[in-house]
Amino acid sequence: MTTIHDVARAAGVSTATVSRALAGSAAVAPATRARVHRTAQRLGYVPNTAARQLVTGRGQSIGLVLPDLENPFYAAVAKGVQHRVRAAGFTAVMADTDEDVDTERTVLGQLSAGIDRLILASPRVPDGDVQELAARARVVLINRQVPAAQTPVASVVPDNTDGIAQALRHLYNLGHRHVGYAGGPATSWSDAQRRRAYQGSSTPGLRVVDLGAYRPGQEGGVAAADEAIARGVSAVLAFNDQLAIGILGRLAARGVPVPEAISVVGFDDVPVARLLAPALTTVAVPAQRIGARAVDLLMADPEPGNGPGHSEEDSRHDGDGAPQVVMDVELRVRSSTAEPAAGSAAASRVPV
Amino acid sequence: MTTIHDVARAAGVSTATVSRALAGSAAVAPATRARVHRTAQRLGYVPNTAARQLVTGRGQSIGLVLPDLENPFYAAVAKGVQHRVRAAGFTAVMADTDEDVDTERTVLGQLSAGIDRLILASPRVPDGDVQELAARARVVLINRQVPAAQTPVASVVPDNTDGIAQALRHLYNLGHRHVGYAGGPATSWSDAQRRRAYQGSSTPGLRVVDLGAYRPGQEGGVAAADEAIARGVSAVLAFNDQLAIGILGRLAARGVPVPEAISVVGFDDVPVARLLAPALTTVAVPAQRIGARAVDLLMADPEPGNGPGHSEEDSRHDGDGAPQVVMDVELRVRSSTAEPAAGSAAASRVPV
DNA sequence: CTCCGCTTCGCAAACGTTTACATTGCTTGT
DNA sequence: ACAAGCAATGTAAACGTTTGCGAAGCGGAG
Repeated sequence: MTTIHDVARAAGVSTATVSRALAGSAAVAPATRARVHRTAQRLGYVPNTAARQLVTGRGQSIGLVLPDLENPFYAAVAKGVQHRVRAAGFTAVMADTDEDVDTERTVLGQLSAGIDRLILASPRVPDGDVQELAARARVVLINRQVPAAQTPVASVVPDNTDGIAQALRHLYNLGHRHVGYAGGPATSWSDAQRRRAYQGSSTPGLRVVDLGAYRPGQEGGVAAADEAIARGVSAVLAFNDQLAIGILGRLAARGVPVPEAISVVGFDDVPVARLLAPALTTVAVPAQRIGARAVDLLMADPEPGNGPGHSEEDSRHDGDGAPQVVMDVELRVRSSTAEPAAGSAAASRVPV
Repeated sequence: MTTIHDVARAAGVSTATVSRALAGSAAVAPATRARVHRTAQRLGYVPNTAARQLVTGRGQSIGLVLPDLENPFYAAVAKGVQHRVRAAGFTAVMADTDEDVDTERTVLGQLSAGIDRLILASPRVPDGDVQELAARARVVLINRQVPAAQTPVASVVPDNTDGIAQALRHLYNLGHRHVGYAGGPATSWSDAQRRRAYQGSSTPGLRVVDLGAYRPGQEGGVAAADEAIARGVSAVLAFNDQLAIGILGRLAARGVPVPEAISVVGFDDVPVARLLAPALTTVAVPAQRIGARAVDLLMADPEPGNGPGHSEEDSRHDGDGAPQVVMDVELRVRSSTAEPAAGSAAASRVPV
């Protein structure tokens, strides 16, 4: 491996000059800068990241912690993150926690040594842990916000409230009056916010019942579907698409026609959603863009007033200036929702 | 941050002793070793990876390069890799190349500086590049093998030949005599091997035609489906599930019933395959285990004769000893395949 | 001509580890 | 009892880079 010394010797300058010339920013004569660049190129010099990190303290990599890579939503987030990170000349180290709090805590411990920039997607650890972590490293949250403490934590989340509202309105307009919410893990911030969303926006005549908390995988869908049938709802709103897909599968297995007997709405709009039978009506969340945006926040210079100002998203700076980005979502109506059957028990049983 | 010096001072020993005690392997008195461990624990000492890497030369992270994280197959591979890597106390840096050769080459250049262990999933760069890379770093291939050169390259691949054979036999037994193969990218080693598989095993009376090469995403499926219809095949075997899913979608859109008019078989068995309508018949590939196995190969001490010997897989060591692991695959028969319609043109048109 | 200020560059320290080699003290064989 | 060897630990160099500080060169102002 050719080192900075080799380049220095070949270019007839000192290592300091090479370092500065390559960094570009420092004051070095244009002539020498060009010469250094040429020789570095010629010798195929590539700086040793370990040495650089050792002296500067900052590494060139960001950490991405997410609960489940096999969930297409997080895969998309990861992809978005990955692209933006590479564009910035950085490298992304990824950790899958399997939706497990302890694993997550362990992983955070391992990563926070050595890495000073982290993106946490749907972290399950308590607020305190996140804030403590944010004190030591730059942290951006995805799918979660934590109350501003000494060190406010930046975040980017989908507009859960609006997403639930859109889904509910759609269902209501179709004629549904008795809807079940199949929730995600109790420790999930997203789930809590979505619950609050349907509790808050009480449409007169619309009853939304809690179907329980389920693991946000396809397996969780079977119990949720059974519960929905038992409770006699005419439509079910699922915490995410994975759960909705599981529900669809279970419903089909039990011979319950969708959307004739029960309508199903998901959340996320993963790529397969539109290829299912029936195609899943769901709230589209721009997963890749969320990932990319999180990287922007992580890389942004904390000092200057405001960034270039992404127009589309609502980037509210609270107090000390940790941006809380909220991304727009959009309901994609497909064929898993329809008017409830005219004489359906579920539709008629509800009190006016 | 507490350094090794802090620990040394607190424990009343030198930094060398601390280093040795923590490494465990060296000869240090049991008493002092315990004392060092305790104080390190108490001070919350965690070694600086940059410093360690600088002196040892070896980093604690492995690189994973894959073509598309949004393809559930690779997501699963990534998950498997991730777990095993973390279990080994390492960290995984991930790079998504978007199925693009140039991006891949760039990424490899960036990663190979700084990282000396790489896992390449379905790499698209020519053999030469891979071999050159293998000379500088430890490399394990997934879904590809390269001819043994000066530096043989380890690999782990699914049993493509057997997978295609199983799928074809299934189709043949069902009564299909005219099958189309919807291929993946021409630069894909897997595709080439699968093509060779159906060309090699010529069953009398079974005709397999090439439907062309497609991008292995769901979009690619529409053209492939159209081609299949135009060619009048009674069944189509897709390069992978993504393509098969796209084909299913296009067939449904054009009103062609599956499996009544055309049977469809995929490859990979991604999680959604069994939840599609109709549920996809496909060749199951143990993606997570492939990832995990690749890590094992990467970490394995190259010196000793043989590892503990994973029983189930055929780990053939060729010549110089770069293991070429072939993982068993298994056809999952679901409802996207059936006997061809009795009087179907496709079934009868074929010459005996 | 002298002195000052600016540009451009080199010197050398520092970052936190690992590890070859030196050192110490103790056991053991004779 | 003494040398030799071994076990346990300390000393210090080295890894490749960044960066504060000082030195040199040079032009212009007084």
